[in-house]
Amino acid sequence: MTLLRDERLTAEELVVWRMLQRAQVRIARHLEAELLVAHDLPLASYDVLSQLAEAPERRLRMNDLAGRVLLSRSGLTRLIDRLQRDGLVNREACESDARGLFAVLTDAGVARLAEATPTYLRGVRAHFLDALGPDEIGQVRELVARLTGATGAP
Amino acid sequence: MTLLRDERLTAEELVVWRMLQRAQVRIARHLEAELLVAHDLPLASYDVLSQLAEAPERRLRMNDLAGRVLLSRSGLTRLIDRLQRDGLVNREACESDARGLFAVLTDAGVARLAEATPTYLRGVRAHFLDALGPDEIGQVRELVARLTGATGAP
DNA sequence: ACTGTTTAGGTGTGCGTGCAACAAACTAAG
DNA sequence: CTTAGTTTGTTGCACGCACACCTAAACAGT
Repeated sequence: MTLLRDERLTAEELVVWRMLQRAQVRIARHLEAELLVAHDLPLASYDVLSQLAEAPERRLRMNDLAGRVLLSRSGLTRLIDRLQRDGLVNREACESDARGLFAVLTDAGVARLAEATPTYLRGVRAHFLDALGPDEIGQVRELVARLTGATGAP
Repeated sequence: MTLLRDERLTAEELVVWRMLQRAQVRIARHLEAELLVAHDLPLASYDVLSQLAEAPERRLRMNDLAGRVLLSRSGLTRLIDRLQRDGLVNREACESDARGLFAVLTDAGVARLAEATPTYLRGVRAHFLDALGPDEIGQVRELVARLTGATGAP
């Protein structure tokens, strides 16, 4: 009977997981669509730009950056290629390690990020946060902290 | 000063959103990897199979199915192509509407789903639920219900 | 120094997806 | 019945990603 209870519990939890997954995908799509029409900037690019903006000296090693934006190294290579082509990011060599490269946010990149950020924040607020009470945000963050701690790095 | 508080709140909320996003992506990847190595079944395929299994008569119109698995119609067309090639799903015409097609789960599809489901459930449990207390699951579900209600269909 | 191992980043290739355009079938108005 | 408009599913195309492999540089032990 504990077996039965466990299975019923699993079915219940399963629904939660699926809902969360669907909600996440939907929100991300709304966000990407809005960023795309308003600033011609994919969500992944926005992520990279904002990660760089928060980093010291606006620069990050390719590998570190790939980890932060949850992208494969090869995927990041191409993404940085595009951003560099658009003048938003530059590659700069690392002095202490000749095989290292920094992705550096350019002034144009800063400007573009600043331009897109209101859209991004408005989107997050509209699609995600306005559905939550302020206290629930704390709960979610705590919850997610456990998630990230429990899963570890892939 | 209210302005200041709002901005700080936004920064706080932003962190939550990002963490949730990252956690979601990571968990989905773990799940997909496990399904792939154990049953050679991508996560999207598993989603389709389980949606069909839950549907009456194990069949769903392409359009409906596309909506449920959060895929574009064209994307679903190709995915069903693959599943049909593997014998897990069949296409059947709709009598009342000659331009409609049903995706129908085959017996092999049922078997494959049954085979993969333990892996899936174990994965969800390991990566998602074990990090949560049982009461938090209720909170999350309630929360996600608001999210899906607030965003509506894309 | 010298050879084997590890790490950083980039390239070739294949896969899966969405968008736009399309053909077929339903629907509605005349 | 005819014609215009809508809906359903598929196809051409391009894009973005990951995997496997490759080169160059750093590091380790002898």
